[in-house]
Amino acid sequence: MFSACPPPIMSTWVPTAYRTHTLGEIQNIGADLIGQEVTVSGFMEANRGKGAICFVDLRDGTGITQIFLKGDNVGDEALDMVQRMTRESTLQFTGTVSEKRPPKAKEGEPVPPPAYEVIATSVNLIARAVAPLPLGVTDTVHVALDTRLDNRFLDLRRSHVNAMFHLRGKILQYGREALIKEGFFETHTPKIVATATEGGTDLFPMMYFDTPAFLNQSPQLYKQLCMSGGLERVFEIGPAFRAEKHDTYRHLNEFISFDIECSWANDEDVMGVLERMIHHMWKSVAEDSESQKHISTINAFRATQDEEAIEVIVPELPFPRLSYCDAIATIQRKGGTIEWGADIDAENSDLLAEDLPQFYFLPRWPMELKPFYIHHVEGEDGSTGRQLSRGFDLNFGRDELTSGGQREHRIDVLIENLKAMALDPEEFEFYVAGFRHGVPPHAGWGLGVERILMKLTGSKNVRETVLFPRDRRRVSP
RNA sequence: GCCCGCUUGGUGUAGAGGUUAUCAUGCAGGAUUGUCAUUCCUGCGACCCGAGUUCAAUUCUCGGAGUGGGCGCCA
Repeated sequence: MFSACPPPIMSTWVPTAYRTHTLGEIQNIGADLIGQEVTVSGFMEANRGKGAICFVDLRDGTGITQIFLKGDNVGDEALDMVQRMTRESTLQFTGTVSEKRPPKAKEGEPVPPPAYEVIATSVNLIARAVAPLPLGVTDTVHVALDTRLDNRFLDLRRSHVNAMFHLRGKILQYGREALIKEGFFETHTPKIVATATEGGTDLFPMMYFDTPAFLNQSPQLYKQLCMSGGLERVFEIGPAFRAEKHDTYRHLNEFISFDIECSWANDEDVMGVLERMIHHMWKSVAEDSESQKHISTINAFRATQDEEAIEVIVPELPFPRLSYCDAIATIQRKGGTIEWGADIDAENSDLLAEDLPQFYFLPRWPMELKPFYIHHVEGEDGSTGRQLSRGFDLNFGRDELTSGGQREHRIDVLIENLKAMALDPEEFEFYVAGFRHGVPPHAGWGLGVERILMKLTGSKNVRETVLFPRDRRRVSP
């Protein structure tokens, strides 16, 4: 059986109708609770003992505590009920906190730190779990991702999965902290829209009353209108929808996009915002004891699967920058096949990742590979005479995490760009209108939350980092 | 959209044209135990669906469904 304790509790848990203390508290401050009556609730991870006594490993969101039951204390009927109870059943116990008897120490082995248990005086069955479980919460046998996602509610009870989602919350928290500190504030743009963001066909159509509409693929155009509105520094963490029929470890049809838009700034300015934010995320995970405990929990599980431990390497600032032109030259030098003007495919990304296994920027893409709203690089047309842009990507090894850039704020150039990319400015009137009265020069980016989390937690598939992923085949649960 | 794989107890797997279908985990019962990765004993539980080839198909062929991976595209 595999089990790992949740991290130490830093926050204050107020007693509720169903418990006076959390199980984490009993482990953390057990010495102060000895002799005190407590009521605790949780899932029964395991029970031992078929005779006159019984031990229950009870788990809640904060920790695991052993409950000790004796027929003399709880009555034979209750003892029998607990002994016959199925794994993962929901139970409530009232009893007295006591120091656990230490395990028989083997010769030469260090004595473990004191631990605490609850000597039960009464038991309340809240829900019996149906057996067998569709997947074992504490089993070390491998479980296929599809089985896990079909039974996600149980999969989430597994300690390393639980830890992953806590880290997801932490990463978003650290991201918000970093941006707020730099004067950004959180906002929201509509997810139901009338026009394609970038003119593509990869949108989910829907009916908005009697009008055809779409689920938005990106907050891009709306966050730019925020700049026109003088909001200057905004960020948004929200869903984006793409109807592309891809089926890879790094794509979802609904994902969370972490976006910023910043006025009076160019591409290099917002690359700075991005690398400082990521640095803060990684540094915080490395320094926060709760986050570290989550990483340890994940690593403890990985050890049972013969997988290498994940390590949070705080990246140095500034991140490496490899311009598009230099990237092409590097790929060609390494024997890859690519022409200037082509997108960098997965195989060629692997070549770049040989030297840049962690975070690195890829700035200055050819204009023709970037969307209409990206700004040209003035007076610079690249080594081949073709127009460079102020668009950039942020990669982690082979994978793209972010794309961003300085935006085109001049309405005449914007309209030219739309036409050059075979888009009708009329259809983008709601957007173009925002430029008629002047827009500050501005820049921004969009970061894939699932992708960065995949890199932090060593997940092999973005689906692992989403509670209920939406992919080509899965729309339920 | 293209290419390649896979489908065996609840879960994860091994395997072969005729086997008592392997192992782990789990589940049930029992013995022991203030246990703590308990240990020991006994038992339970499976070949995706359809058609074909064959004396015989879970195994081979075809089709379907489901699923995993790679690519394109992207975050």
